[in-house]
Amino acid sequence: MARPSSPILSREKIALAAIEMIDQGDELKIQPLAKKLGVSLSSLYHHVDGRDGIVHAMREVLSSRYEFDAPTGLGWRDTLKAGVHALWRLYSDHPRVMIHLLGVTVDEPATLALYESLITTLKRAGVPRDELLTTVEVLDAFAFGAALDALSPTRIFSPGDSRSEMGALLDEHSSGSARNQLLYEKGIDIILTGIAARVPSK
Amino acid sequence: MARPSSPILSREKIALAAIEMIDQGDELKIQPLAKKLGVSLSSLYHHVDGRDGIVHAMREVLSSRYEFDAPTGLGWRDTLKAGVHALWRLYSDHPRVMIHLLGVTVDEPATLALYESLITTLKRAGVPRDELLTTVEVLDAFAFGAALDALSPTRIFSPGDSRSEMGALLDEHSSGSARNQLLYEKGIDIILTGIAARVPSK
DNA sequence: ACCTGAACACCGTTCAAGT
DNA sequence: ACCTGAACACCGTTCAAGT
Repeated sequence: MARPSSPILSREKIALAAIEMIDQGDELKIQPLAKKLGVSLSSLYHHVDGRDGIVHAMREVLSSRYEFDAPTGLGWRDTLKAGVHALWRLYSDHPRVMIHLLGVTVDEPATLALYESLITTLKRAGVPRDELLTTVEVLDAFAFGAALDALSPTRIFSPGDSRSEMGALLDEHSSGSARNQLLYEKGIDIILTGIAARVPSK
Repeated sequence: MARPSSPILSREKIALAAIEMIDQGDELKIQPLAKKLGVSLSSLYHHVDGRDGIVHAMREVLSSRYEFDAPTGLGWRDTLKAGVHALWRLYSDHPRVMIHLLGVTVDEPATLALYESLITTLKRAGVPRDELLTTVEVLDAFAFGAALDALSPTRIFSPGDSRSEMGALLDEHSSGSARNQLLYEKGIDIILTGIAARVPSK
């Protein structure tokens, strides 16, 4: 087979396969990626511009899959919570992919719309104009850090020493994705409470 | 030269050179690392167990260089702030290195002592026992996320469109490391306020 | 336009040789 | 114990050939 009647590959197919690979914990390698897609190595280069091209394709695919519809009729707290939750889903569904996207500039309309929505809601909450962007960055940094936390096997680790204070606490502590989910929920509650407390209450 | 009278290399020297390389934005590659150290490729393998060994050596070096002495005589808020700041310095001085350390389990005494100190302070603040660890994880996740934020060229980016709300805000926004520092300070204030507000006041 | 196989340059790791 | 050069396997990218 040389040129097939209809294309086997596409940017999106390549990106999705790459995302799947990385989510599994494998490195992003071209040879296994081609094998996974059932084509030869060099075929990929007709659709994406090498390794970097694949990274960009992953960004495009993900930002289109995580579009956000801001809910209406809710208070600012619940609206903000929904917005940050949309970011959190994107990050925590694909923490390993996010690492590859760290250097890539965000200019997808869908993602920008989400940030705009967060800003609008913070304005509604009464956050001063010159603190709006920084506050969004705080929310984003927390969601991102919380998502990456899931990659640490056990972030805090003391081997079986349950006589120490921390050892005892660890014994009672949740683990795995339950632990990670709890951390996110708790953090968002703390941050929203913090934002509310620093704003003139209505 | 075969065996020199005193060793040229050591785990620490290799780790420090690797950290410097990664901080500069380069990939961790063995060939340039050997060149930087003035030795041949294969010499490295007498001191560290390949690439993974270098990663572990970097962890060891960094956790010993960022020891934390808890201040005394301060209120819980300032004490907590100092502890998280120690974490933040470690993360934000070497954000790129941190990415490599994500999979590596933390068991260095210095780092564990820092976490213990945070727990003690939160207890003093009145945080319930079953929320202590999760709250530490929240602080850690934020510090980590804020540090990685520095790697994004411009996290939120809309090209020159200063008629839009976000465009106008961006024009007035700080940038570079000033922006990143501001985000950390703001986030810590919000989170500390949030923790204080959720605890029975004295 | 789109796929293939072969060729090329590069990088991590191992190993026998040397002191 | 500690450094070296050579050998080996692997991976990303390019390119001429095929439809």
